[in-house]
Amino acid sequence: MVELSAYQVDTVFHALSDTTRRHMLRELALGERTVGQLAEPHAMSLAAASKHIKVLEGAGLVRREIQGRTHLCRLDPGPLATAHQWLSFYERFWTGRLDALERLLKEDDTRKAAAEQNTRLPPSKPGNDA
Amino acid sequence: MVELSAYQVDTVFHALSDTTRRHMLRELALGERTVGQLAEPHAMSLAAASKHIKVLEGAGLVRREIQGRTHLCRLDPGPLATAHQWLSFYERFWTGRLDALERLLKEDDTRKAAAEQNTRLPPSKPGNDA
DNA sequence: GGATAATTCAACCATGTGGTTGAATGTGCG
DNA sequence: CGCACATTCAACCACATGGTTGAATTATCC
Repeated sequence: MVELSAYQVDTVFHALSDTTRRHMLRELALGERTVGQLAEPHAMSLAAASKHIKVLEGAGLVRREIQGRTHLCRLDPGPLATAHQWLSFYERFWTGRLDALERLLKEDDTRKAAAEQNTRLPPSKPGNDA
Repeated sequence: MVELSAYQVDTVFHALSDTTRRHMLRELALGERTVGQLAEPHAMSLAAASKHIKVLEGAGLVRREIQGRTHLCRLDPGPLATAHQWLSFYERFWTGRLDALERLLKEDDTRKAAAEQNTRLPPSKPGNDA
């Protein structure tokens, strides 16, 4: 639940935007894996898989422990929690739950203001991006 | 909560991996906006902003309604819900909640199998990727 | 020490991304 | 009609991405 910068959110979502990397994460959810083990199921060179792992590492999603000549990887769920939390902001939209205040803000204030005078809205109300 | 293909998950997470686009989403959470309104706060050309909006549209996050010469955009939270749900699979990791069965599976089965015989684990147990 | 195993590094390539600019498209307005 | 507005299109550019291959690095085993 650590607060992440916009840049860090970029890297996390980018890391998640690739099937191979998501697959590796699910693998790591089952337990620690070496680079070779993570690479094996994917039809690509070890070097390519290694790069993917580095992307995950760069996003803070994977921690690596070097043990002799093998590198043990394990999942770090922290950034996933942050991403999850980030998405939660929009939960009320898909659940349709808007309380009275929000409905007022949205339909009365915002919509009319935007329509009538092309107003720029109050600078970035909720969760300042990141 | 619609089930998305792996490719669609790719596009949703990719759409979310850019600060400009996340900013636009938050703007759209406040209400409908035209392309020009979405573009305005960002230091880039209209054409560039238009491309960003098209990425969001391609990910299914934005629906566009053409009204005369202006294009009205509104948020479609469906894919966000799916992404949120996707991340929920990992919730137990950051909450630390592992029930007995899972702990058994993880520490006994998986870890030993991997260590002893470099086994490939049961083919992709949870949520088949997408 | 020397072979082999696990992984990375470096160079390279094709393609995608995010931005630019200038012209095109289509709509509204006097 | 003719101009101005909202938006896209097309061509272009710099740089990132995802992949390759072959050599380098480091550790283990005999």
